[in-house]
Amino acid sequence: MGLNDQQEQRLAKLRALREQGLDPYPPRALRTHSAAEAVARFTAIEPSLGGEPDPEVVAVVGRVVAIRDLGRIVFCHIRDGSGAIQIYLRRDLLGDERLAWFKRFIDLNDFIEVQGHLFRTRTGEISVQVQEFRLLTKALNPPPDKWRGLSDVETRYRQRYVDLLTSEKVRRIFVVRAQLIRALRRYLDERGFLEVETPTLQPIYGGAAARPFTTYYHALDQTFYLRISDELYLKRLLVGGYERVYEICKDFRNEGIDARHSPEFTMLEFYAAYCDYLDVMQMCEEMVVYAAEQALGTLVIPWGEHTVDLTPPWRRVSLREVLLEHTGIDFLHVTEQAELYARARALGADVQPTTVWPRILDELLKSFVRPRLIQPTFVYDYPVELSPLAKRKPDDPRLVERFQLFIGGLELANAYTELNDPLDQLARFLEQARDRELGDEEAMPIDEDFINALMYGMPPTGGFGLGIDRLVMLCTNQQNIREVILFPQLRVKPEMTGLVEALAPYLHLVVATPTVPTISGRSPSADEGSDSSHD
RNA sequence: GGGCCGGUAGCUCAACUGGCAGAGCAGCGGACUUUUAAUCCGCGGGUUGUGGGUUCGAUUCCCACCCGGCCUACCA
Repeated sequence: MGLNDQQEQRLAKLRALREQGLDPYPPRALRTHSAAEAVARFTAIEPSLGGEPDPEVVAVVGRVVAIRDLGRIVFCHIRDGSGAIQIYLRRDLLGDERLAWFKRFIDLNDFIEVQGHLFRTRTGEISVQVQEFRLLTKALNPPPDKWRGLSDVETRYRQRYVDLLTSEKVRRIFVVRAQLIRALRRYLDERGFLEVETPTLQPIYGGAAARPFTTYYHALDQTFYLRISDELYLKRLLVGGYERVYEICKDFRNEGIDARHSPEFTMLEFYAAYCDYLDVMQMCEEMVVYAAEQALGTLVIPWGEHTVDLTPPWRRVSLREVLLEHTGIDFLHVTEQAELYARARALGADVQPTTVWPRILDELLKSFVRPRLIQPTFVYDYPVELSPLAKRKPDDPRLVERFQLFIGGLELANAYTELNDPLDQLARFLEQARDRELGDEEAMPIDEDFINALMYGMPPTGGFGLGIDRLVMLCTNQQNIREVILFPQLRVKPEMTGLVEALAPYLHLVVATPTVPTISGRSPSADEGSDSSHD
């Protein structure tokens, strides 16, 4: 590939800087105000200034994102984590040489530090009148298109750093994501939940139906699996005596990638002793409402062509009713596989004669019901065959106490009154094992140790799982899950970029020419301490 | 896995029926003392995803492959 002309230009500038005895990557910066703080400061004191500039000198830093060179004056925008601010350089303040140097050596994407007085320009923009400036970091790559930014999806995902540095909208997605997670944690922490960490590498996978990623654990000389769920470990903790636990973690399912599925995704699960699924339903509603309020400041969310309103109370409907409503099928009365198959087929569902009864039902739910559940909807009471870890309803053993939450056509959460009867649990596992032998790769393997744990007694418990990525999708109006994952996986490109070879001739430039001896009175040991106990 | 679409300058995109590979931004040089996508003049920049084939001639047509997107399948 080699270097393009712009990279060559910038490397030539880098060389010139070295020859001038300047460090293009100095270790420290001087900053008295962030961009936003500088603007806020000037706004606050402006009425007392009588049109004069701020008499104090401020120091701001940031990436150069725009340069407008008007000859004897130059306007730039620099951006830091708080936002952007305009800087204003004029020859009669800086001198001929300094301004020329700026124009010659400062490029878009470079980081700089400027000192000067805040003022308001004739066109009304609060700006820094630069008296001193300094290069903080030389950028060797130019930014993408000034207006349209980076639009190639593949590049956006492969080089997310470029996507982020280009797009405020993309940066905001991950801020909202963090705010949502923070709020979920706060909600649970404030209600007595203990945050725990359970194994990512598991000798037996369980807690969900999915194909796992497999790895080899050399120290133990055994095959291990990346967790598809943390459910069975969290329940063991309830056996152990904790009443309320939660974990936010990555789960891994070795399955297809599409707009709503990422093989590596983030899940929140919580378990609360002495609660049932109706208690959990209430908490789920409160928690999601709280998170949205904290992250977005509103409960009314644009979602594609729809508007989702999270204002409680949310609709609650049994699976039987909602299937009846959208397909006309009453699954409590269509109990024969052949009949259900015929009915589903008549509706146009993509099912095979061999598709088992519960999977047909699931297909009906996915194809005919879920896409229509735009406003928050709890669907509850599922057939036992679909839910091997949930407790049966006392008055109808064909059903389990389970609900799913649908918003915006997304399956967002799944919860049960947890099965704590070790014998029933074993019976469910055995059923799964039978399906497994019949070729259902996703059916759960038997986890004997989990049965053993239940034999010690797990209190009546409500459990809950929430797809964090999907909640972020909803709250940021993103229709593809990869838009809310910072570094989504893509197939590695086999071709070499040749960057290593292309940059080799420039490696001598890393030898800095010392100019000013270090006069810092601070010693590294005093500065950095030895608080890191890692290793 | 299947179907459809795409990959051209650093970025965003053109290139008709096969006929000199172009524009805007960015870059480089010049002019300009209040700009906001600044403006104006000039200049450079290409392995057209990769490899084959057809042809006097291929970004364009054909084949294979690579990468990606959408749909579909798979996925409680």
